[in-house]
Amino acid sequence: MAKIAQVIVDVPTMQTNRPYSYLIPDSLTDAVQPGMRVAVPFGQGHREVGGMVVAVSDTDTLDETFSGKLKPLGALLDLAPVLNEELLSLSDWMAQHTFAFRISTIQTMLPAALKTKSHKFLVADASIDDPQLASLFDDQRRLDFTAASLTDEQTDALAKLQQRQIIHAEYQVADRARVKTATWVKSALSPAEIETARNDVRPNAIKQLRVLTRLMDLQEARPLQDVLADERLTRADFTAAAKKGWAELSEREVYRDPYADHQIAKTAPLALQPDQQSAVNAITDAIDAHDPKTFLLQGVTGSGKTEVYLQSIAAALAQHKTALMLVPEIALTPQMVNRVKGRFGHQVAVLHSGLSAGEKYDEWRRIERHEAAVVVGARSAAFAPLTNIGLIVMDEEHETSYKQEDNPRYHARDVLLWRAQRHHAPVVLGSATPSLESRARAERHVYTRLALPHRINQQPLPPVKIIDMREQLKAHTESNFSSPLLEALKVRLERHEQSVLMLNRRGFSSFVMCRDCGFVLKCPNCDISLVLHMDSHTMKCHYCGHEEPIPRICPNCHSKRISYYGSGTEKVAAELNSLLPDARIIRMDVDTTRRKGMHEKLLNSFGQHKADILLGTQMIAKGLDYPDVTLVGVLNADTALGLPDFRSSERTFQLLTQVSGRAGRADKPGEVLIQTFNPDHYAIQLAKTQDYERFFRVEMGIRHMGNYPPYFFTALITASDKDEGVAAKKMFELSDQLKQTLSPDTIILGPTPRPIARIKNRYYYQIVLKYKREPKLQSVLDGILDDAQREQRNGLQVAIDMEPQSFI
DNA sequence: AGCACGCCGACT
DNA sequence: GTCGGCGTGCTC
Repeated sequence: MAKIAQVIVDVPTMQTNRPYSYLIPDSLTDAVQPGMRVAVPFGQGHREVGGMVVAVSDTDTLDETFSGKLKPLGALLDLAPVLNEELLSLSDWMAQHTFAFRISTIQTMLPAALKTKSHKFLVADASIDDPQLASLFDDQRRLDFTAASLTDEQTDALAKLQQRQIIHAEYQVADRARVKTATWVKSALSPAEIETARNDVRPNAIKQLRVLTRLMDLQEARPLQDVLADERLTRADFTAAAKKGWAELSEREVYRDPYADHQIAKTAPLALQPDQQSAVNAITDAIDAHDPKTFLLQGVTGSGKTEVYLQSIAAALAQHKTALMLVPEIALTPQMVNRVKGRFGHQVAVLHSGLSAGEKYDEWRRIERHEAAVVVGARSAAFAPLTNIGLIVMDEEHETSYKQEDNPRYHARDVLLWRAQRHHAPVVLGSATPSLESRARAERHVYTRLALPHRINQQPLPPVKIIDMREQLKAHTESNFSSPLLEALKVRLERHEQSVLMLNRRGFSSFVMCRDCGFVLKCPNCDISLVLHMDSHTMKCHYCGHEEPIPRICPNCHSKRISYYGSGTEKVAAELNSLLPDARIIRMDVDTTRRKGMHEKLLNSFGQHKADILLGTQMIAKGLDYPDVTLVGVLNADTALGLPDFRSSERTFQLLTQVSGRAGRADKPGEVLIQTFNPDHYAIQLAKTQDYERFFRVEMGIRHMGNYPPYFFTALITASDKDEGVAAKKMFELSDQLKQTLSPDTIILGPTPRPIARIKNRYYYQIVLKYKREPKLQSVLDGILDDAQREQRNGLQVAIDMEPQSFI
């Protein structure tokens, strides 16, 4: 009986979002397993696409309604499964809960190098008359149709050639996975034979003699690179030796190690404080008991959360289990990585976006082959192919970057909780400022709360001063620096201490405004202000990439008094330079850290006290501990407060608390200055006293009044179209439909145009659902997406985001 | 997505 | 009469 493979094809649409059955050819009967990538014929013509085998059965039991003739599988792209059974079923669960296509969830689990690309080639069977067209084909008479950018005329002419059967189409499915190899060399001669060979070569053949001498030590194979490093020999000498039969050269697989040139000092476990010890004990007990419970480790900055993670991970390893630790991308600094690698050495694999596709692929393979038992990584590391997981850690669990912004819109925390159940492993969610959702669950004993209320060095938290910028504005010009902050900076300069300044935005200025008529330069495609970029001397749209020159004259009233409003790091750095000409400043933002390794380089030079002031955006708020930093300044605490988002207070509180923890960690006392236009706002007042618990109570009250999370679940439905009316009309239809089908307790907000209503010439409308219990929601929303698929041809797009992190 | 089929307008 | 426009439906 022929076997049948169930395949999810790489065609991300609603209609093809299900397994298709394929015959497994006899030659592959034993080879094909679930979790392997394949190439399959799909559709008319000889089109071939990539796919993932999700099941193998003896007969086609899964789809009995299909009466047509099954096609056989094309090529098998893997020799072993790249997704195990756990991850396959996780991909299914994720697809359902995030309303994403199954193939999209599968692809996000795989390293980019394993993502298949299907290429269409045109092959000439006869000679082509038109020399212009003929020149498109290479000497193999092939043309990569997918990669070539052809004009409409060329495409049309090629279609005609295909009709006349002068050319035909072929398809090829491939990935970018390349295994890196290194050449190894081994002597093919015994020492005695080498002696003989030495006597046979001409005495003045110095190179050959050297090679023979070297081969003496190469009875065991060694990397050629190492051999060449300490000799005046070249690769060519050894290739020649191999030709003579003296040496054997072989290619061996190597891993690209992004940390190869880092010296990492081995570190030993630190002594624990009593509260740390009881946290480790509780977690270790859960590991031993295979209890998949969730801990909320709530510890103030400097309370030693990381040490709790590390010793708990050690406990999992001692049970011969593996451990997974997620860290926000911006906190995944070399300091952090070194600390983990220093403790667990080569057993650690690191996954983050700074790695090249090849490096990621290699780290991924080390995990998959059980060569790494500890995985540290950012969001997507939640899918690390670890087996036998004993402990899962999520540091800074409140970070919004754990939720992916585009499809599949998953939250890494949900993925981790799912995997924990599967592995019967505990989860530790750690934060100084937990998300309200998690803290509320701890309140209801869904999570077990572990508190670390004391700083390790028994040091008090640095005093925080709030500076009312409204006062400054009355007295001064539009400076970004209040006199207390400027004064404090001068004092640090005199004392040769360091300061960290945080600015809540990027770019030079948020927008350009005319001081006479109030005209603001906006993007012609999107509804938002253009941002000034001094590096390119242009105005840029951060949404669609539109660029135009900086205006000198107001396009509206022709006034020359058009200038820059708001502050970006570049402008602040310039101002700082003129205020404190002697200060050495390092600017850190998206622009200065774009290049690989720059982040690390800038932080290193600040750590070596090569600068007095570190000026940066949010990215400096995390994980940097420098003993000489005694002043932390926040230039504009309230940029987020003005946003129409119910989480804006929470964000502001978290950010200010985080950044305040950066001051005065060692023997020198620190100080924090926060500049704000809303000095009385509770988020700012409570950040001043670092009173998370109080903030939690106040904020919970506000959430309760507004029927927001954690009291309600939320879902965001968005429709967009080139025509504003079409998008609006669709949303009113949906709103009616939802009112009829959902329970009366569910709150339906909208439809409203999105706060940024137009992006890339498309108009956006949204509906926000707030619900407590809505068993029909899954099927209702599935139905909505299903219906929308038909209209998608005309450009209307409908998207669903469960528990969105932002409503803007 | 991509490909073919099919049903209407403007041409040799 | 046919060529070709793009709306519609299907892909194991």
